[in-house]
Amino acid sequence: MISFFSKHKLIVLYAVSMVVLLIALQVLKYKLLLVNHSYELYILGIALIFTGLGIWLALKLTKPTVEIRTMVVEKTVLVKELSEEALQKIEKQIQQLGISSREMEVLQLMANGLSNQEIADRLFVSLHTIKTHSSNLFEKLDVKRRTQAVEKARQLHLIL
Amino acid sequence: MISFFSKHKLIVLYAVSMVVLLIALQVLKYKLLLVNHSYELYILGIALIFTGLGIWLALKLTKPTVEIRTMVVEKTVLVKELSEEALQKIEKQIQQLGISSREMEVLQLMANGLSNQEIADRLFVSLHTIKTHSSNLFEKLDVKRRTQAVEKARQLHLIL
DNA sequence: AGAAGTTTCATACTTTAGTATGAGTGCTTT
DNA sequence: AAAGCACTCATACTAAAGTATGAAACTTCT
Repeated sequence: MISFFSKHKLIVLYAVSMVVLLIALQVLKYKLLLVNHSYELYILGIALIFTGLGIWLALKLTKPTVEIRTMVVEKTVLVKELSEEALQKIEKQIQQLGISSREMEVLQLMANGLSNQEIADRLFVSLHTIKTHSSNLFEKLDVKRRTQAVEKARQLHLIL
Repeated sequence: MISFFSKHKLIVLYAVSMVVLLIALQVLKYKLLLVNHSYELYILGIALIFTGLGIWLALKLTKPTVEIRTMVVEKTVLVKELSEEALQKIEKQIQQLGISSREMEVLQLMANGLSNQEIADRLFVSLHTIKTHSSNLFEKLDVKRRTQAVEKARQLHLIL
């Protein structure tokens, strides 16, 4: 419906400009006719001008082709066996985020509901170390709290 | 040479057809001139023909304009479709654990990584209330921390 | 109407989590 | 050898989380 309107508009515009041009050329004709072989030039001029008009018209009238790009957002994909491909994707993502292996360990234990002290005990390091790791982890995951970190990691399929 | 031809094929074609048309019209001119007011019709004919040519030329030469529309498709891959039966089981389990609806709300928001203060703000209650709820919740789930609560709730399929 | 449970709010307190900053060790890359 | 990174530990702090206890307002069920 909208394209119909715009088409009409242009056609009217075209008709008007055509009339104007014809009149203008009609006037010019008498002067040019005095010159030798000017009639051919006159026709040529008309041809060129209306070719130009046609081109302009065509460019205006053509609808842009619509290319639809689909962006697929995967929601919850729980697969029993993780494919090699999927694992590589996860690896790549972890690397992109700059998360180290130790930080991943901490993240996993966090997701299991362990406290920092419990994580420290399990990994045989001090509580301070775990705090450092988790702080760095939060920054890399762009979160503020451990619960957020777990949630985000789950969304990114960093952990299952 | 070949590429030159293929590239400028249309222009050459156009030039040729223009010459042909001009000659043809030149011939026709003398016949039409006999008719009254035919000169104007002649000009009109030229105008229309070359407009058509222009349009054709433009359509052939221009690459179609591409409008890109991005469409977001949410692809939900369900592992198991939650049946009515399964939902009833979950309901039953929640009742057995004695978890109230408000506590479930808090649990869900906890799982989303919100802090107690954020939960309080979202539910329009005080921080104290949320602390009470979460404490009661921990006791019912037999856990000590919110991260454990989330993990356990996930295992029990109380949340997805 | 009274009992029971839910929801709400509060105080006071302890514990855990998280930040900022600095620094030492070991391993790898240049 | 020097630079960079991961891992470790530490101090000193602030911010949340969680506990214990009590209580008021409300709904629901008997």
